[in-house]
Amino acid sequence: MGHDQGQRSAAAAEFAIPVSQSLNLRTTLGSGQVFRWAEDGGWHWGVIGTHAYALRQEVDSLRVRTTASREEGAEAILGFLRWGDDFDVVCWELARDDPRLQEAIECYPGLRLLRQDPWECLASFICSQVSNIPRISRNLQAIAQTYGKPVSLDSRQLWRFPTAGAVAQGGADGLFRLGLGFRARYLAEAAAAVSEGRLDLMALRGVPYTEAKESLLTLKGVGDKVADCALVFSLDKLEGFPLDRWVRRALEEWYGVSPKTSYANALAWAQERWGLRAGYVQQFLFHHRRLLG
DNA sequence: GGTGCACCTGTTAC
DNA sequence: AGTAACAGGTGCA
Repeated sequence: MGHDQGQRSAAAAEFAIPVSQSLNLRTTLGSGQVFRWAEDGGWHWGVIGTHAYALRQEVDSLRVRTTASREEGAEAILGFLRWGDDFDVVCWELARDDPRLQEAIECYPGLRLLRQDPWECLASFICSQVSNIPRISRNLQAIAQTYGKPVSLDSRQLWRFPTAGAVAQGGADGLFRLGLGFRARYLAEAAAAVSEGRLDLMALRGVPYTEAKESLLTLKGVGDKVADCALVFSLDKLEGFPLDRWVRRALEEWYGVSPKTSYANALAWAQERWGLRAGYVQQFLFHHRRLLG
């Protein structure tokens, strides 16, 4: 690790991981959980932690090229894809008594939740508010190229997401110049809180949902929805239920939930119904409803 | 606790 | 072409 500054093109490790449960990499990486992965020539390019990865889905395996060692790379990918979740059982249970959900699940087999780096995930969803996926991707890439470090894989240059400290140093002005608009001061504030240790994101993985959410909500610019995204997509709180326009529409149209139901009540309703699988349900509802237009 | 509005700035819809 | 509504929300009166 330490000596690799990512400036030069290190020899890539290549290996395959056998795939024995449902996985659709394209759907998963394109489902709006992450914003900096790109597909090119059948390979998905991205950064996990400090290393670059190219992933290609084959019939019964996942082919991997990475700047990491084989061991470190395999562990990072299996963590990222939540390989420990028995995804097929989750889907079977969800679809069993729910025709709507059964339909959504059948439309997108292999759509998995990811387990992201908490800081990049929080930053991503702070950027996401009242925005759209192309712009979010542009903003995050600009942040990575301005404050992050490059890492090369197979003569392709990718960018690590910068530390909270690096983002904090650039400040709100720096982020505003990158086109974040009113989100700039929110992200700068979050970066400061994280880099100064006022908010210990990693520690939130070991804390109950409600308590972890309270911590996130102390940040200006982080409300219920952004907090739930960080909780589900990076902090192992699968009972979270990010409620955005699309999911709200799905709840209204498919479950008769009144449009004026408060966030708190809709969340309680979803958690009552789906419990620790609420996060997975949200992802299927979001993806399905969004693609319907 | 709820309601209504402003907020940066690309896209998209007429 | 020009203009307005809208976009993975949130803070504040």
